[in-house]
Amino acid sequence: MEDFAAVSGISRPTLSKFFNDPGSVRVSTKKRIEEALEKYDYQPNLYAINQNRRLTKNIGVVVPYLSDPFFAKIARVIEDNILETGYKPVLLGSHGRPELEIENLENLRSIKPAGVLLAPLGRASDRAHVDTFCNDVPSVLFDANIDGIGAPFVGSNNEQSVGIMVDYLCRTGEPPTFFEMKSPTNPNAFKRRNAYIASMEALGHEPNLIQAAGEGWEFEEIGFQEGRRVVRGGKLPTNTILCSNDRLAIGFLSAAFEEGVRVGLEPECTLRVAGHDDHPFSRYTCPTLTTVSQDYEAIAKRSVETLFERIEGKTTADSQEETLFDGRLVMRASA
Amino acid sequence: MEDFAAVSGISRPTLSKFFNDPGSVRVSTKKRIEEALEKYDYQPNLYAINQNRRLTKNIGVVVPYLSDPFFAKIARVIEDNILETGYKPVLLGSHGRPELEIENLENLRSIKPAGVLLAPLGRASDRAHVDTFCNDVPSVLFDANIDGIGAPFVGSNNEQSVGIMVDYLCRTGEPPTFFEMKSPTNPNAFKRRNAYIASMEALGHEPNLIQAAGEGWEFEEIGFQEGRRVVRGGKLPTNTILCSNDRLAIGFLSAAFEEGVRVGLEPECTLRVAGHDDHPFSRYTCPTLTTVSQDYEAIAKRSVETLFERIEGKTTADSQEETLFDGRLVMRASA
DNA sequence: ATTAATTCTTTACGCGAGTAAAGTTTTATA
DNA sequence: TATAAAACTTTACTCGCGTAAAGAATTAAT
Repeated sequence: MEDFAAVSGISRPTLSKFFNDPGSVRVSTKKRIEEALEKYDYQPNLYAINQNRRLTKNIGVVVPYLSDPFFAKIARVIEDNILETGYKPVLLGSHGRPELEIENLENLRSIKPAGVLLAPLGRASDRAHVDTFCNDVPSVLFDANIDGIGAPFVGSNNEQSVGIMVDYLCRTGEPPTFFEMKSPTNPNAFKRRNAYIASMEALGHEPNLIQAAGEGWEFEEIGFQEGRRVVRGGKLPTNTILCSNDRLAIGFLSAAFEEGVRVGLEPECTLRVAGHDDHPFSRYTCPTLTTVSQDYEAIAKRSVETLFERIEGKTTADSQEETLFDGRLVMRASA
Repeated sequence: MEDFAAVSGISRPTLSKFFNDPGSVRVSTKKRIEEALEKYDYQPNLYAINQNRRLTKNIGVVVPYLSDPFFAKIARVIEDNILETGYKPVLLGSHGRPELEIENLENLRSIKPAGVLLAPLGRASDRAHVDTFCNDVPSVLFDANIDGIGAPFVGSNNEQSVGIMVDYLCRTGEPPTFFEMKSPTNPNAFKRRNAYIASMEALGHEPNLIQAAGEGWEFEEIGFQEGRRVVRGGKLPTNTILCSNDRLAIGFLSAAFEEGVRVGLEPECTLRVAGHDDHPFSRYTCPTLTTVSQDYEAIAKRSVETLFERIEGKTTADSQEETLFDGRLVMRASA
């Protein structure tokens, strides 16, 4: 940088200022620097920069599973939102493992990020560890909330989204039976279960739950196995299934197909199946999956905004507000 | 670190050595350090460390699309392999955009990584830029090769994998028609096309190509649209379709289902569809997709090994060897 | 026990920036 | 045009660690 200062005819401190925020220098000097930059193509050393900065311009983004298209999608939108602010997103996936989630957070710590956006594993997360982390580093939780953590939360309004789906299903056919995992890892699952029960009761129907055994994140497989069992058993309370999420529904549909059960709205169909999330693949299932779309854009945008409010100290650390976005019914062929 | 040296009773240079490679100090001192570490939990500053190291312990991994389950899968396996070596993987996705691919590489440069594993976009990649990068930084290409780049390549043996699939299909029914994109971004697509043609001719059959219009990485949609057109048109050369990749096949199957065309091996089916890659979702399509599995583990492992050979200077920079792994036929219900 | 080979400690400098302070030049305001 | 404000230059120190060199302490080999 010393050398570049010499050849460009601009003092090193000014250059330093420029690289931190190009807008903080006079337009004329900014132009001179940019011209010199073209000519000598110098690039400040990332490590030296960050060594002396209290906070870097990095923002960590941690999700449970990077290979889950749902998280991949929301992570991508969040990435875009962060880039627009001039910060650099650092994506990390926890592969569904609590140890890795913690390790990711610790690694982020050593990067001294300006803030962190965390979609926690949920039930499996090390609550205490996440909590201390959120107290040390400006953080915002998204997708899944952990109660009692000192960080704002941005996510979907499961009451509303499950509500409109139950409404829709009841209006157009038999009331749905809820298909879920017995002991879900994801906190949203519990909210959806409760929302289902509440909606059903509000409409004067009796709630029915089918709870699949199985742990982990292999939702399609669990949906498939339990779906096959259920379809074979043939003793469904109603002819309509509402799955707790699309991945379960994808497995369920696959099982139904294999068992020769026709799913959909056509007269010859004996079953209706709906999902939740508008998973990228739900557009291509057979039949295409009726589901509730989460407002990815809004969630991503608000998460980033909320994080920057925390970073800039506009909100107090203990303000634990919760922002929920409504879902949108996506009507397709399966229900 | 100075402070930690004081309280732990070990000199700073020795500590420095320890953190670089815990095995490089005497076991007795290693133990003493670890005990002190428990007690005072000190963590060296990442930026200060890397500022003075010529090469960091980071390894960049760049793939075209992190949200594509195929890349997510192979990236994950590669991650594991890197972690085993004590290095730190840094995952980056290019979102299918050549500018972002270049930006990712430039960002990696400023991180001074020990090496980079790159799955290039392919045809869209900025060949010259990638080439200079590979000359500056020890790199290995995987998944997709770019001819004339000075870096080793590790990938699938498309000749073999398409070959066994064509063999299988011809042996068990009508010879396949090849379904692909007219102008694919991915270099593998060309190899598969040629492999298909060669295999068909070797078996004495006439090759037939269906080439879908459309650009970009929305393969399912392209497969769906063109699949519907083809199925509706009804003038297929044979009753068997071999798709250039699983994502096209997933779209195709969805279209076939919607059009009421039964796909599979059962007597009532009028069409067979096969794919390529053993995409994570191919297990759950309707019917389940017969495909060729790439040897993810082997490709990941060898990629990492090859990279370390380059890093350690065992291979010359211009050695441009190519390692290909055979695919494995995965017989399911669709063909 | 003696010698040689390892491993540590001490001391000291370097990396590439951030940043503070004081003085100088440029630009905006009156 | 005078004056104040803003932006810049100079100088100098800091950050936290890598690393080299020389000598002291420990361990292994004879």
